[in-house]
Amino acid sequence: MTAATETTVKTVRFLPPGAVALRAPAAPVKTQCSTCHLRELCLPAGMSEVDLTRLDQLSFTRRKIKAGETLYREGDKFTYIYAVRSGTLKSSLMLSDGREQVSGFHIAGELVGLDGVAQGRHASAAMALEDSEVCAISYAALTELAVSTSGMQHIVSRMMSREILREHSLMMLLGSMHAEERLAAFLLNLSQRYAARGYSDREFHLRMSRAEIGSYLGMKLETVSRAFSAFQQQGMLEVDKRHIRITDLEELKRRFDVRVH
Amino acid sequence: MTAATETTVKTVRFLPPGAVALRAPAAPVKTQCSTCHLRELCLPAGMSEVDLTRLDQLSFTRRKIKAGETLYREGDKFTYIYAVRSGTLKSSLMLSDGREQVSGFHIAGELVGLDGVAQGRHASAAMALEDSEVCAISYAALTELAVSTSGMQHIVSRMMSREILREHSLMMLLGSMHAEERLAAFLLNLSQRYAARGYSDREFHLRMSRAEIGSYLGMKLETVSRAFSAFQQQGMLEVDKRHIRITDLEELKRRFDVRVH
DNA sequence: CGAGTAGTTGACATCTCTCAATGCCGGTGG
DNA sequence: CCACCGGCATTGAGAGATGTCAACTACTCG
Repeated sequence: MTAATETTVKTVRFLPPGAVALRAPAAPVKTQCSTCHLRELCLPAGMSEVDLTRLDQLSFTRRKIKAGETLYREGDKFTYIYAVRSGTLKSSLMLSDGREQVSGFHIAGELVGLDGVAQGRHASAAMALEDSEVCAISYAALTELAVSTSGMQHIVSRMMSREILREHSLMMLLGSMHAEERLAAFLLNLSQRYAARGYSDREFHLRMSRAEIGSYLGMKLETVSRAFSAFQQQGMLEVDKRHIRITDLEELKRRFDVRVH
Repeated sequence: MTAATETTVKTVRFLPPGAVALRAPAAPVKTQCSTCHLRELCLPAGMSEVDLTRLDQLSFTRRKIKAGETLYREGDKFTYIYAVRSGTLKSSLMLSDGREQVSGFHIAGELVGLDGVAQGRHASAAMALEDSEVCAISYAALTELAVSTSGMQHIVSRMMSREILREHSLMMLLGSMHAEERLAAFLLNLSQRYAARGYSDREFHLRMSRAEIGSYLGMKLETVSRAFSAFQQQGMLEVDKRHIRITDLEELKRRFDVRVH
């Protein structure tokens, strides 16, 4: 994880506009939740054994997406929600004048695409930041299963509510935090999610550019860069491009948490 | 609507800390969706006639809340979602150091409290900005009904997805818009919601203070005030404290929508 | 080796915040 | 009844934070 390389990212991500839109071909591999190593984190998190076996009635199509390819775009018909198996995705919203707001970064075990439920169309776009793999979960099949399986109807709503909570914290961040607090919050959040997956919480490789971080945090890339440098100077971080080592996690937490002003 | 008075608001809203926490007494009035004048906008929006009658199996407890009282606070056990019948609520999040982020203003026909589903506790607080009335909808009863009623299981998830969309636009706003754009977006959004309820889209009375608007939009109350003044000088608005008249709605839309930068 | 991209840093511009003063309004108490 | 007080809103001046623009480095790709 830590030493991951990003070999072909650049060339793939910045093809001419038309080319980028290509869908990844659906790889017809079928997958079940009960045997998945991500089951503790993903859709089935917190489900009973019984429900988990019921969930296996659905078998998910796996799909590989290369770095820079999109899973869906705003306005696309909503059919699937996606669970990230490996890699990193970003989802983003577009303003009519072209301004982009990154609304989330998603790693293994996280769900993407829930915003499509309301209107049957996706309101955001999802793109792979590195070569990635997802499970495509038919939303129709999922809700149908939820009807026949008491105790499971909560799954869908609970995961949506989690999404609401996630967005809450982003709103908090965007609405009432300063640049350095935002970056600290971002890093701590990542750190925690990596830790939950068995990776180091102090050392990781960012999959996104400074501009993407900035878009997510509501600030310009230069400000992101300066905040990284400031943390480094304050001895909390060692930064080498996208390689991050948190040398004083406690201080970072402290600074993020309180900050009365 | 337009000429509404706010007689006792102030004295009620700023009681000593302890007193504010009082719950509104539950008024044991029962209500059904099928006969509600808000059914086009509220929970049953888009439901079939058949499902609507099924929904009447649930009868909702109405509850009056006075201005300044809270419906729930962060950490409270999640039992109900609430549909606003009349009045205005705000929901807000708190940072550990006391900073508040208003996450939404809710008027008739809108739902409040969905963030509680994920963890069984409310992550935000909801407070009445004026004397208001809500329907308390048992979430357990609602999901139970959804199980037995095919075609209805979507209702809950769809309303949650709508909440996700709502938060998306707030994120967009907070993350990538300037102060005046934010205020314009806010006013246009309000205008549209009032219009959907049969009120004027050009003239209305704000129920919230400048500070609350500012907290919602991620800016200070002075900046809100200045933005109002700027719009007024530019001939788009007439502002008298909380009374707003949009004199050039088209210009306001134009300015908000494009703004290439 | 040249071109293009990502990241860092500096100088300066601009926007928003902070602090302070003022006016207005309604409620309260003398 | 009226003076006063507190909360809300507006406005100005100056401070501080972030954005903008530009230069430079490092790296990768062709």
